[in-house]
Amino acid sequence: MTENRPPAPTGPREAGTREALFDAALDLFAAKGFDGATVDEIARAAGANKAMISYHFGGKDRLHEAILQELFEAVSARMAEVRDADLPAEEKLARYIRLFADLNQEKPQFSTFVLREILSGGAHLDDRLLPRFLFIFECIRGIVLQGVREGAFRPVNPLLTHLGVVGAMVFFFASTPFRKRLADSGTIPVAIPPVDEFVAHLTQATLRGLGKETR
Amino acid sequence: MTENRPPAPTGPREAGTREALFDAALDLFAAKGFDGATVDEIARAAGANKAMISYHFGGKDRLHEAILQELFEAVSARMAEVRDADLPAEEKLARYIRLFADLNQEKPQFSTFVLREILSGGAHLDDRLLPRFLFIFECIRGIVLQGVREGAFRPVNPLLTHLGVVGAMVFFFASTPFRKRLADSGTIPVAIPPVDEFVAHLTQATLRGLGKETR
DNA sequence: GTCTATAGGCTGATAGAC
DNA sequence: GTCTATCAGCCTATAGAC
Repeated sequence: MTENRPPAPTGPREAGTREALFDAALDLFAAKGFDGATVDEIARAAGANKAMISYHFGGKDRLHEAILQELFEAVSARMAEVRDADLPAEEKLARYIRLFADLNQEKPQFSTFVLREILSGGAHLDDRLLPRFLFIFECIRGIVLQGVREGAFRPVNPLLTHLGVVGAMVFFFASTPFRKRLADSGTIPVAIPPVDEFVAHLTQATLRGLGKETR
Repeated sequence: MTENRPPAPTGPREAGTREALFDAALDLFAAKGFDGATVDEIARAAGANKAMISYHFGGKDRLHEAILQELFEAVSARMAEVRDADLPAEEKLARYIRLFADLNQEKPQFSTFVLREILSGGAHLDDRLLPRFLFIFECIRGIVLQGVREGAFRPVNPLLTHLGVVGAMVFFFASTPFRKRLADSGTIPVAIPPVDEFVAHLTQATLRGLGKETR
């Protein structure tokens, strides 16, 4: 995640700009999408000059790419850790759900940003990044297959399980701002459930659905 | 859904244009988002002139609004029907999931279009349309509460159940084009599961998760 | 590394002829 | 109802001064 940096930091040293642009872009791309967020806006939010986007990243497209890449880079290692741990499948699945929630709390734009890319059919997506998406699926797949092998789970289709679990989580996190708006302006009081409650619910529902009780 | 029409069809009669623009816009807004789809593109895809968008709808924004409104109008009645049927809660929930899948097969852009609006926090959304979103939640809520009352379901939080079930479905349908790309260009063969298989899986997983076996 | 100034393309809207 | 022509505004990118 550092190999994309400009030539070399020789000059006066004002390190923050690149990171500020990165963070502002992550926010705005998530909130408005690639086309909805303008470079003007991103630069302003970062407190930087818009010419700095071309200088540091090589343009709007490349900035978007860099974000996607770094997001996945930070995620993959932690997912593999859960998948490869020496634990029963049920515990792994619970940890996987917990990890996914943690990632979203650390970077609240995570699900939204990635989901937008999915909705666009990967339009802004380099082929080189496709394996990253597959990797997320591979993790759950490994866990489910282990559970089936151990007799802890029914012989379910790992892909369907993956789509159900990840879909539920991605939707939960990506819809939070919208549900806040609904809650605020609504006559019907829609509570905003705490993340932990949702994690507990989904974990329990999933494990029960796979054929084993939690308590 | 007809009250938004221009003055009156007095002239030469060439009915199709409005519908063609509507359909093309639904496609393109779903695929590229509000900002990503241009009026030029929409008009071209509809085989119409771009000035017709202003004429028939009053501009790009209003066209987008009109689509959202008509989409919900078509959906609400059918959802209420399931909710109000004289059936056990389990059967209602199964039918609800089935209905949601049917809606997506009739209009494959449905989930994607609505999800994009959710991701944007309802930015292009009139307050008048907010109740439509709440209505979808109310349907599942009613069904879950009935099931709990009847003792068929564990005393779960209806909102969490709603988020899990609807999230899984929306993600499944909205991610289909992306998964097709993954499947095509992937070294790892990711199958594209048939809709019916997913519906069966989610129904079973949900009902089991709620505390009752399916068969 | 940062900024200003500007180029050049594209966007959505509309006046007005048919 | 439809189309052509046209406009003003906004978009991204970059050359060049500091």
